[in-house]
Amino acid sequence: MLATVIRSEPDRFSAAAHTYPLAALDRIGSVVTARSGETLFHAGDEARHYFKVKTGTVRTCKLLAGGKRHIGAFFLEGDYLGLDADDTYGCSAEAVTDAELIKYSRSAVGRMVDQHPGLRRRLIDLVSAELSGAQTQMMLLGRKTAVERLASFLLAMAERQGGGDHISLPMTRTDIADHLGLSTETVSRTFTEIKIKGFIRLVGLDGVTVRNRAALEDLADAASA
Amino acid sequence: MLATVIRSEPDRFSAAAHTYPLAALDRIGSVVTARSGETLFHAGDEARHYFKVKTGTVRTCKLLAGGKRHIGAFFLEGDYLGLDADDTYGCSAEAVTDAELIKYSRSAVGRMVDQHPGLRRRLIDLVSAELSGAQTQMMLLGRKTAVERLASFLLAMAERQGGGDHISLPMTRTDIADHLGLSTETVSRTFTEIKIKGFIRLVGLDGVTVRNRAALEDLADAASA
DNA sequence: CGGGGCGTTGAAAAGCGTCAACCCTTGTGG
DNA sequence: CCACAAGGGTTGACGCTTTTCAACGCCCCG
Repeated sequence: MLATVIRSEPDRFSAAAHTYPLAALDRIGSVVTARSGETLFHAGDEARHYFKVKTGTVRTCKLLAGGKRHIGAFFLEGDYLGLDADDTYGCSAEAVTDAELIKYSRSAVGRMVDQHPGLRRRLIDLVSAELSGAQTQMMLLGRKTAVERLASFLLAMAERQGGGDHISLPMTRTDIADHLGLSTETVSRTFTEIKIKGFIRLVGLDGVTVRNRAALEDLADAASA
Repeated sequence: MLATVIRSEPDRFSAAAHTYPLAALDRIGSVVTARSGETLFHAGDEARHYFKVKTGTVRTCKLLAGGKRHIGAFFLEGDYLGLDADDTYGCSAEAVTDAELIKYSRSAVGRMVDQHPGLRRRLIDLVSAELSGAQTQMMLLGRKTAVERLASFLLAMAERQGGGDHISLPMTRTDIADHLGLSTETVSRTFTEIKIKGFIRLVGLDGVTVRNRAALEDLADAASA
């Protein structure tokens, strides 16, 4: 729902004749690996590649003069990144965990897309979907309270991880804070608050179990007013 | 800089051989008009068209359950909208002023793009640029203070209106507030604050003159910390 | 002349950030 | 095997920015 959810094959079912499987791109891709914390590319670097996450988690971030950081999105298995960028990347990309990615040369993708109109559509859909996610995230950042933000985030992560009740959160509280426009302390307090209400259970360091999805959805959709 | 600035011809100079003028699309477009406040399309409507603003100003907005509103972007002359949207529009679009737009059928654009690879690149650039703007706006919403937000907004508007010192603001304070994630009162107070510092002058209801651009840029880039 | 929308200003309240202390886990080296 | 340090997470107290509620002024238009 929230945030830049770009799956590798967003529509197993709508793959009509006019489309062309994105997986076909893999032929022109090569695998790269990154250790946790490593930078894949910096904001401002010349944008020569697209990437797809094969395993692990990646974040894109921007820095402000005052040292403040914002994480635009987290990229999980199957998500594409580097789609923004005219000629240079707009955000840095860093591995949240050890990760494997598939790297595609932009020029090769361009040539391939020219040959396969269906692929063009898929690529545009991919960017459009990411834009749509960015708009949802803007709404979250501009108008939601801390509880609403965290509830939205958890539901989105649950959705992206298959829709089950168990959520894995490979990123730190600080990462979550920088993604939701909050401080780590507020993120932590808000986790506790939702936990005390009985809506979630914290499992170890990076696990969350949803115990009352409906209640969480109410929180996410802004009960204020 | 900030926010979804999509010009009709973003690169008069880089129009190399591999590109194809976006203006060529106008052949397949038809003109529509909208009165101030009128809705062009609703969030969730089936997305059948792209639009380009010919005259006037348009806003895209999303609503939250609590009645809270967020304006994703303002579209000025030459800007394209409707680029997000898989099959349905993600945001509603409303005329801020009386406006004329050019409406392009998405399917016709698709066919035309298939015939002209250069046009494909331009279209992808357009969406990528909007995505890049959205990321800048997320940074603003997540991490900037009221003064930083308004200064960033004014500078971006100045840039989009030719880079001169006079800015026209056709939208209301409430619109600006909903775009910057603030209340109208805070927007108003912040205008006053910047005005008292001598960085801008308010001209009538919808005009602003920049009197000290460097100072405004310092404010925008987060002097905090 | 009156009403309504928009903008500004003030005072009080709330939400969140900041500073600080503390806990827990992990990994390292004696 | 244990001690210790470092990083991440939680919690508390306090303060600041922004919101909220309210009143008022302005301008346009009926």
